[in-house]
Amino acid sequence: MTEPNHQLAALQLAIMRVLWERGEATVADVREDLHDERPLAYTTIATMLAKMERKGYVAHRIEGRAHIYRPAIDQEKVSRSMVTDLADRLFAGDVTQMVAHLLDGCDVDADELARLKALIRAREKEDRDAR
Amino acid sequence: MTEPNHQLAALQLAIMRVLWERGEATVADVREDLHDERPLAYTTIATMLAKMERKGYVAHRIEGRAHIYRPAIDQEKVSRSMVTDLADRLFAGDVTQMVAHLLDGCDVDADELARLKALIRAREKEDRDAR
DNA sequence: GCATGTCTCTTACCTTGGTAGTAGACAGGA
DNA sequence: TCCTGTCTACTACCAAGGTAAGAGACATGC
Repeated sequence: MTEPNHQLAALQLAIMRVLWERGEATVADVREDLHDERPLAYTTIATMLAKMERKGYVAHRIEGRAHIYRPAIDQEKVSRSMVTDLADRLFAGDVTQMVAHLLDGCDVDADELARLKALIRAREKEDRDAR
Repeated sequence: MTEPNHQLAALQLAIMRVLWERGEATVADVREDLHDERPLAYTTIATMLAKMERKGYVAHRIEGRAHIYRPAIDQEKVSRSMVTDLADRLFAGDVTQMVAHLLDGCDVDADELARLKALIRAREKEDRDAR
């Protein structure tokens, strides 16, 4: 069960986020969505998408003259592999330490904390049932 | 309070880990420690350390002919900025989602879960006291 | 005194991410 | 018909990470 270990760089991830969210998008769509956080030339996005297609991250179909891109990798899988990879590299897989840093570095409100507790309880229950 | 945002790449992190663990190390030391996971030429490590020194990640003193390197950045700070940066890029800062993936991707035993709960409770208490 | 091994220094090279210009195809309006 | 705007394709370029060979300094054992 060795999933491919996808490590996407910053811009690539940003582009993937747009695709994941929209399902499908043209170059112009992606560009528009990224424009506020990262204003880039049209061709920059196009080039990047082409590179990403070569690596199997995205795929496209053609409609008229336009290429319509869609994600070819699963958001869940990418997230998981990036997160666990970082946990490995940074804390030798020690999840507690990783969470500690998360709580420390981000602003987490009471609401978030409640949700986290629920998450852990759910996991505990799952483990109990599984055994 | 804008800490510098350190983003270390794979090899650089591996080298830093050795330095953080040993406190000080020569090129040969680092090479030896990394050898199993990543067998590299002596000069590769040396070059990398030089590059990292230019960026302020490490520093060295000289003993005889040998350079003895030590970390010049704090492990805590690096961990924090890398973790929160990933959370931002991947989940737009949504810590809950990030933790969910951690729990999902790694094997977490009951012991870990207990520690996580303790962590969250501590954080809640901290928040209550602070307000 | 010389060979050997150990260091650093300098230089080079490749790959990937990121950014973008230019050219060429082509649809639609004036 | 021609202009204008919108697309893709191709090419280029820079920075950084990563990898390493080659040269030269220098102890040290024989």
